[in-house]
Amino acid sequence: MDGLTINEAATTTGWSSRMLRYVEREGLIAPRRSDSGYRLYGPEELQRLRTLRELLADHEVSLGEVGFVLRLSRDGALKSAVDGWLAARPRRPDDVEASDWLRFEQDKHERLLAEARLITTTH
Amino acid sequence: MDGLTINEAATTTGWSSRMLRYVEREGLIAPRRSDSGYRLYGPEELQRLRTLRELLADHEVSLGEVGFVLRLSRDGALKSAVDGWLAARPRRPDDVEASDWLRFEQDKHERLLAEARLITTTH
DNA sequence: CCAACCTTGACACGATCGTGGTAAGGTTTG
DNA sequence: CAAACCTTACCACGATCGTGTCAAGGTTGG
Repeated sequence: MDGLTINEAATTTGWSSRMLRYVEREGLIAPRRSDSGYRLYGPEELQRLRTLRELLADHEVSLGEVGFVLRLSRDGALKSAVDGWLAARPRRPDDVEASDWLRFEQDKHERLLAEARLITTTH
Repeated sequence: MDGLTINEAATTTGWSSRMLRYVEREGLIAPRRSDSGYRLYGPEELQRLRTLRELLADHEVSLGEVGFVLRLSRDGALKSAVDGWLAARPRRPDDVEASDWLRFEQDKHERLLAEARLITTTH
């Protein structure tokens, strides 16, 4: 058996074995398995576990948040959706490609806005 | 007063006023304030609130996760740290683009199937 | 002036997260 | 074969998330 078993990996990386399984379920580090299903951590996984630990300690970041960025990097549609939403951040409409759509939406909602006033105004 | 107050904005966007304050504390949408401190939502904020709602509904994404990506986009050091960690990931699949992801999933399924056989075959 | 808004702050409560532990059972190895 | 590992699955428990509601007080507008 080449590769460390889970408790060995835990002691050399500073994680608990419980957390190594959690990290795996979070999609972050999945070591290969032996024929009988034992997790086998190679040098690469061990290194990544250490740097992951550093990452979480240095910045105020959670496992789940790193997992989410990983998910983004795999799901291109999701990434575009989120990035797209962020890209439309409040700024002045000098932006060429977005501006047409934005103007259209603004016009549309100017009317809705007026309607909303009528509806929500209680008198 | 130009712009909708919080309850008007709530009824036109589908959020509750409570959640609009929460969204604001999450750093996602901060409307400007009137002289007396009232939140005033303009067409742009209203539109963003609607698309945000869509984003959360369409994909399985939480407010906090979108907030984290926003935080990444503002904290370059954090973004490089996270991206850097992800970039060093073990490349089972030929990296990066979406079509490869499918292949990766198929490989993964095969692996899990093999494991399942090992586990459930009792001998 | 008063009703109907708005503000912040707090309490509440189920759901999920992060983490540990334990149980039931298979594997490895001295 | 027995000790010491490993596996998955479950219970637990404080912390945080998502959301509502209520209280105390300021603002607005007829």
